[in-house]
Amino acid sequence: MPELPEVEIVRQSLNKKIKGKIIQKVIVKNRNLRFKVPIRFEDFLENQKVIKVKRFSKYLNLFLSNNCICIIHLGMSGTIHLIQNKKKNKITNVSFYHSPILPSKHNHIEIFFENLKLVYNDPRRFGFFEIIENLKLLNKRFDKLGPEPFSSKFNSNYISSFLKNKQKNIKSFLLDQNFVSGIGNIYASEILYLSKIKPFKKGKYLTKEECKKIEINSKKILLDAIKKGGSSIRNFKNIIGKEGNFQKNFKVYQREGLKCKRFNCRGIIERKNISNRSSFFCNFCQK
DNA sequence: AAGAGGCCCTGATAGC
DNA sequence: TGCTATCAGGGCCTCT
Repeated sequence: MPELPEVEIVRQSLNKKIKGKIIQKVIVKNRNLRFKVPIRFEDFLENQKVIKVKRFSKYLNLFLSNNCICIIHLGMSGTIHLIQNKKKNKITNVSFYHSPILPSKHNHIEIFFENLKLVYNDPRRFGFFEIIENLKLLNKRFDKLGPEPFSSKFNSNYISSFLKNKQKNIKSFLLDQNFVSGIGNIYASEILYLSKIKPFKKGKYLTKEECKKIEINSKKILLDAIKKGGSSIRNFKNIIGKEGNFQKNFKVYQREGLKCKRFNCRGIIERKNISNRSSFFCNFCQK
């Protein structure tokens, strides 16, 4: 499902809804995710207060009152649903909760708050939950990841020195979380389009100016996507069921065969596989 | 070390 | 209708 902007939308609404609340009960219905849901996962969460919901890259971090951090990664198809309990003071019975949008076949985890239930659903099981026992270990957990696009560390000097002498194409680098973390397959194509760079151009051939464009446009596109509520393809909704709008701003993604949107460009959008992922680009204005 | 490719899963859709 | 093939917002692992 999500790249950084969609995860940020989920974070914002989660933080609004569950910050300060006590986790009353946790039910793991299916431990099989990308990694097995940890043993005693429930014990780490139950009776703890959610201090804050943060995010690094595509990882949600639930900070708990016992100093543990619960990491949630949504993989390709993970979704989080919040279901309000309409009736008050009756929260013991699971079946009491109901929502028409709630899938059930692939529900993996349920977390109960007072009058509120959080459900994690994930058909493809590429997502995962992790428990980190303190802040120091959390930093260690992420220390191999590259900077987020918003970080001042992600600047044109960093980009050009990283790409120096590299044979691999730029599209793959944008997806390489050790280079920059948070960009995924949609926004990589959009960033390269905006920067007028062909996705299969080798890292070592990018000019300093092109590196600068990647710096600027990565920040720009991701911020813009967050402002518009993320991209809603294949039914992405935020946790209260509202769709994002950024998919209307796609310039190349899923636009194979259509005309380039750039003013006066006569190019056609093409799709090519790069490292087994679809890449969309204008065959005329991206060099 | 860097890069290519496979793999983990289920579901939706297209084509025959 | 029922099959098969292809594709999907990710990331980890292995091999060369």
